[in-house]
Amino acid sequence: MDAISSLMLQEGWRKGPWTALEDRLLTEYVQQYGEGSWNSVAKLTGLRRSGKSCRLRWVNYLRPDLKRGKITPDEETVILQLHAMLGNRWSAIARCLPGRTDNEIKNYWRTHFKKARPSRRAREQLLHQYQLQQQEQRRQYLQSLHLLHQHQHQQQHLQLLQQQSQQLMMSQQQSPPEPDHQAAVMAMVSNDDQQGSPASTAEHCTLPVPDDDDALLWDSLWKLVDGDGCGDGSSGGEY
DNA sequence: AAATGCGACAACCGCGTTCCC
DNA sequence: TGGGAACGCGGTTGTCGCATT
Repeated sequence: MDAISSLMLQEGWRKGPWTALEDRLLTEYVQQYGEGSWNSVAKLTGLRRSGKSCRLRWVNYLRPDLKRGKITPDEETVILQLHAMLGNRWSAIARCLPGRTDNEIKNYWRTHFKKARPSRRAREQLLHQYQLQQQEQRRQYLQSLHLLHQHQHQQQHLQLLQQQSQQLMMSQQQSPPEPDHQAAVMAMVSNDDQQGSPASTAEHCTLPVPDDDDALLWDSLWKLVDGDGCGDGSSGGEY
């Protein structure tokens, strides 16, 4: 125990499991002042807990958006895939599983998978599975880009036709087509442009979406997998 | 029924990073 | 720009409940 911790205990700071009253005080504090400034919780609520402890309790247990209950098979698959890719970057993994905390995922991993380390073949399969997913994502993205270009091309063609008909009508002393329609179509295109981007559908997830340059990254990953199996497993430390 | 083992999860600790003065 | 405070992260430990012996 360090000097600060022992000093805090001497001054009556609590440690260990949280009581219902402490939870209520902390929840009320966050409702009133928002998240952050954890060190001021004790001053403002009378709670005898360190800011660090308060933050942890809120983030891992009291936050209203937390998902309760068991990890689902789908979530387990995501955890396995991301861990195969990212290693023990629990917070990064947690960001891709809304409602789950890094602590929860870390505990789950250690309980379920730490001892039974997946075989090298299994890990290769997981990586391969993820790679296929990314390829499919990229294919869909390129397809949507292609469709968008087609759409824009059609719009240009339409505009050209409209211009030509307009010129024709002007030459014939007639009124031009309604500009509202044209504006509406253009608005649709620009709207599609914003909504159609795959990147916008995964804002909460900070995983990199592979691009052409990611071949290098994957090369490195495969090398890691290959290199991993040559030793006795003692290099990892985690397992 | 008591002792023991073990899984699950909450909480703590140390350290690195970021922020602010 | 340097230093301290605050924050965030990953590793570790503690505790509880259930199953097994």
